[in-house]
Amino acid sequence: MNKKITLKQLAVISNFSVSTISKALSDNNEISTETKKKIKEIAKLYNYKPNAMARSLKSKKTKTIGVIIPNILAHYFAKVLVGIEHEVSRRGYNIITCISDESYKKEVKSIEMLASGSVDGFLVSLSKESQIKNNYDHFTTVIDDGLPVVMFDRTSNAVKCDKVIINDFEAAYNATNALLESSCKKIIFVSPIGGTNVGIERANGYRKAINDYFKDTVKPEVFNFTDYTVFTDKLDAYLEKNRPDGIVTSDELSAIFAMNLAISKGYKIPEELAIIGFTDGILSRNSNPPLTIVNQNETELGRIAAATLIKRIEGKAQSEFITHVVETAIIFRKSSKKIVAV
Amino acid sequence: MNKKITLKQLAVISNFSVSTISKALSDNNEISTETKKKIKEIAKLYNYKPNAMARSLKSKKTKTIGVIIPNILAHYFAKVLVGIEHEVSRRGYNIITCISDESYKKEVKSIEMLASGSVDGFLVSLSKESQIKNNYDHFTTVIDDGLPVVMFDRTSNAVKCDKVIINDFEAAYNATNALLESSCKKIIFVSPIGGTNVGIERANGYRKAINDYFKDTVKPEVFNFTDYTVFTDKLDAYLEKNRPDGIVTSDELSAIFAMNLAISKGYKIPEELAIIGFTDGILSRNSNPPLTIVNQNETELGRIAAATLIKRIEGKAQSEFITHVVETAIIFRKSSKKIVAV
DNA sequence: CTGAAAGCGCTAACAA
DNA sequence: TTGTTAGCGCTTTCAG
Repeated sequence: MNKKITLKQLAVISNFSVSTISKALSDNNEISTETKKKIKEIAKLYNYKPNAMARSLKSKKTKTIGVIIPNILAHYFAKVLVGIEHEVSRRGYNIITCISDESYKKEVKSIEMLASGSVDGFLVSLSKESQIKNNYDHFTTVIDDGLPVVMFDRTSNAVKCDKVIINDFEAAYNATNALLESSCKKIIFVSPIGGTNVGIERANGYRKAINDYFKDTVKPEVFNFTDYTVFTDKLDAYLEKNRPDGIVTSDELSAIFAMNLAISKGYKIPEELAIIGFTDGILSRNSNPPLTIVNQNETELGRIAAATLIKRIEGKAQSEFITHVVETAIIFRKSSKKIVAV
Repeated sequence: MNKKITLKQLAVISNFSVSTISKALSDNNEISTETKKKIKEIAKLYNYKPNAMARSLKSKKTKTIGVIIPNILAHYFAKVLVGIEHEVSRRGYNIITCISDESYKKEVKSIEMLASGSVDGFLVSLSKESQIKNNYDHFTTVIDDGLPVVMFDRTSNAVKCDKVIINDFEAAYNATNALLESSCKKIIFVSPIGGTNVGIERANGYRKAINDYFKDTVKPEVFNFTDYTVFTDKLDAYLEKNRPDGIVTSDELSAIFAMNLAISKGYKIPEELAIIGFTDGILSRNSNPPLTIVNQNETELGRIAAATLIKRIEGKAQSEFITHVVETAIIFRKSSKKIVAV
């Protein structure tokens, strides 16, 4: 056990003072080239690494970022995390990751835990529960304390901060339209995230598309759910009684669920039932048939969110908060039909 | 911007000394109940939160753990991470997550970055490149520095530390056997992690099962690959020329790939080709047909790894290193046939 | 060009 | 029971 060496010990060894060594190692030009060289050699020899905590205490910068996401098992968040991690580590930062599990309480606990000097700022996507409770005091508190927050995906207007999102309304509108243009006549919307701003916006985009297309003669049908078993039963019953020919979902997994259920009930995909979901994940690329989806550029979004936060942390951001809207695009695969030229 | 309040400021406000306040807040019984109450009230009023960095500097404990994983997009690691996160946050710790992207260099960089006082220990699953290079000096260095390491899944005998693994050999042996017992006669093994100890062990388990069953009259066939496009071509050609009736894979994704490819080539699953993979992830449960897999209890494994590390950090572990072997079990689904009673 | 000393916010041994 | 003081490891004035 080769305990870490400190500046002080290096001082004894080298016969220089602590401050000289500190300066030498940070290439301060108060120090002669000669001495610098000597000191650097000794430092290398003893494998000196400045203690991160001491440095943080002094500088009030931790070079670490708190990331709070609802659920790492959803491929969407995993991909965003990859983008965040890349950008952050490129810039010499680290991330402390907390999973809120969609719980308000865990979210608050994580924030509080990290807000007392552990991180320089936060990257967060709101938990479902927080959005339903509509309580974001924990965020305004840390922002007041001087810790910047950047929200992505699930955001709230109640919190004044930078945001990185997609245009959920438009994306869902376009997704629905894609099915309409491939001559679907009876399209339903399915969502496990009804309580979130994202879910609400996407549902509205779907509604608008239906209303625009059918001039309000057809009623949009939105299925919100939280429990997959309940959802399966409900959708099963629906498919039994009705013959929808299109499903738009607000995420990836429920699209796969819906598709598998429909297949098991004998629906031909996409001829009798076309499906489009959100997130270009591992599921949609490998389902059978592969799923048509709205690509949200998750990794890019993560990267932008991280860059935005770091800019803010380092004081290089403009004073007004910005909302960055990431482009989306539909990736057509076999779960939907060709679009019919009008 | 309501800058954080410090003990010193609290001292001025309350007319107590810094140390009295510190003791009072930590319920030290040197302090009278009366004073404690007063101080706690003031602290609450001003929303005092002790600075984590200062505390760490003093105590030499950061209450954070460095987690280094090869790839968060593999469902396996995401599930392990969930287990780690749960256990760790239950115990008042945080995790700094680094993704090595299977790169030796990134792994080394992450370790070095965190080893200088940022974390109390490491939880790691080795990158493919490190295993191929067979270079683990970065780990022995930090261990020598007094930072405990717990390795999970991808481990190495060259590093003396606690480990949490499954019995890869046995699990693959059993998986192969399951296909044999369902009367498969020509089983191949497919693996994208050939370079890792895990991949090697699993391949060996497969080989042993084949050799045992056929008394060495049938040659095991192992397909290692790194690139999915190359793999697809290779497997495609193979399926064209040969008629395997069983595939064992060392992971989840390649099983899905293989299955989809086989289906597209007209194979009936499982009648003509049975498939079994590793990891009970989102893919295998939602594929069509659902995939028979070896459940590795990923989340439990993560939990155990975290608990083991924390025990070691807090000095509550026995001096010898332990290797915890997590149970596995085959979950039978539609990609494999019923086992025929002998 | 080099070093002494203060101080980041906290804890804890020692004094009072 | 409370306060004084030293010190964790580092950076950074300010003196020399």
